[in-house]
Amino acid sequence: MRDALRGRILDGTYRPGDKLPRDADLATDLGCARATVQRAMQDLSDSGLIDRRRKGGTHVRSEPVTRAVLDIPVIRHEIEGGGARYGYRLQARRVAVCPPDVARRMGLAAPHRMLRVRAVHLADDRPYLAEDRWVCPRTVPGILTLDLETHSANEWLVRTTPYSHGEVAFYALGADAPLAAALDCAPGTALMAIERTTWIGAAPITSVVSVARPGYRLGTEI
Amino acid sequence: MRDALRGRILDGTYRPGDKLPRDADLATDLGCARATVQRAMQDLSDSGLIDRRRKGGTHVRSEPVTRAVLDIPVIRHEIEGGGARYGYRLQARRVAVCPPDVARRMGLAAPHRMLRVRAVHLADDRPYLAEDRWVCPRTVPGILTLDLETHSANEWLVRTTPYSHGEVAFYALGADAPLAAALDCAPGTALMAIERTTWIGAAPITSVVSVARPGYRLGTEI
DNA sequence: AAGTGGTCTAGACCACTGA
DNA sequence: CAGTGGTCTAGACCACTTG
Repeated sequence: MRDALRGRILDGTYRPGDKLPRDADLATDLGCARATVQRAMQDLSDSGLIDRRRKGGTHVRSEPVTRAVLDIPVIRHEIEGGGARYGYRLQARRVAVCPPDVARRMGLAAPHRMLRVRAVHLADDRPYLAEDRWVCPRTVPGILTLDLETHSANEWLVRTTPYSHGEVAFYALGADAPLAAALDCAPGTALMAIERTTWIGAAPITSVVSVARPGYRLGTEI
Repeated sequence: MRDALRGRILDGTYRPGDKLPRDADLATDLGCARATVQRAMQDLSDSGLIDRRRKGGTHVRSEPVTRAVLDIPVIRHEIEGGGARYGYRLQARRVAVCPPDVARRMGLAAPHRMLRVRAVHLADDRPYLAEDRWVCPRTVPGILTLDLETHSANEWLVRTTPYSHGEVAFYALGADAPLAAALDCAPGTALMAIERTTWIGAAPITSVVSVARPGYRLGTEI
């Protein structure tokens, strides 16, 4: 039923920009309940094919987008899932005032004392991902007493600190000297960076830039 | 109601790995209808927080993932949405047998004659994105007679050729000489590449590698 | 084979928002 | 303020999958 509706849009019955009948009418046409149409429409809306607005009605998107859902697993699981042995090396841990760009990412008006953690995740003893993380101890006091030699901040946070929302960005980055050393590659090598910042309510939790080893790909089906 | 349920999982009532009561019981507990629980659970499942299996029940994911939904707009809209003037330059168009890696991406057993199109998209006359595209004329014959000087293959395809599924991948890439020339940057500059392949049913439509200008970021909220 | 989630119906009310 | 989508209920049946 839902698939029938989806087909009706994809097969060209309705064209980009077209307005669709209201749910109730579509339900009558198709001989099904309104809730069914509603659910089908919700799906299509989630996939980015249509736009729905109360009172405005439902329209086929005239500017279609490719919507990709990316799963970014906990790094240990990604490495072990690839059949490699996971390792972790703490490189630096210190409390410091964060630079302005980190404060901006976190939505703070002014720089702030935070815990900075730099670490490298290893797959079969070879560098896989270098992370440079700032954690806000005002939001997550427990991080200050955690033994970061043995516990990855990454995993401790996901296990203990739920977040309400966050931002993710992907970009390419040329390896500078410290990154090249951490990832065991030539300076200037093109690397993929994932930047993530999370909050619980209005309180920032952490902001991290993770840089993957050369050749890393992030992929999914659409 | 849905939010109440979501809260119940996020607030630590249920822990990673825990099994949740069946929908019907939760509905009784919360004093709501089973359909409501079902919808809430569906949401949580979509966000990657829980795993649901018929007969197996519902579990809080023990290996949480960060699930990011990325919208990749049609490039012209992205450029115009940024307030810049859109431009397009065709660089090459020829029919040729595709290399083995392109055939592999498309799921073809053997290389195949296809149309190759290389083009650059411009924002305010400056290079924004370079695309190297292979189109399968067996699936999309119309592409052979299209005037690619004036029409971007990108837009023509999204307007005329629906796809049933596809694959997308992101990775970093150092600029080789032709790319550096196309994007007006130094050779070796780290660039972000988006590789996309689409099919209609079992028939491959197109496979494209798009490389964005230096500094390009792809971001979203989670 | 039984237990669980997935989908559907028919009906109601609510919430947002565009004319 | 009226029209549309969003959410909810109470009940039914189906489909998958695991023990």
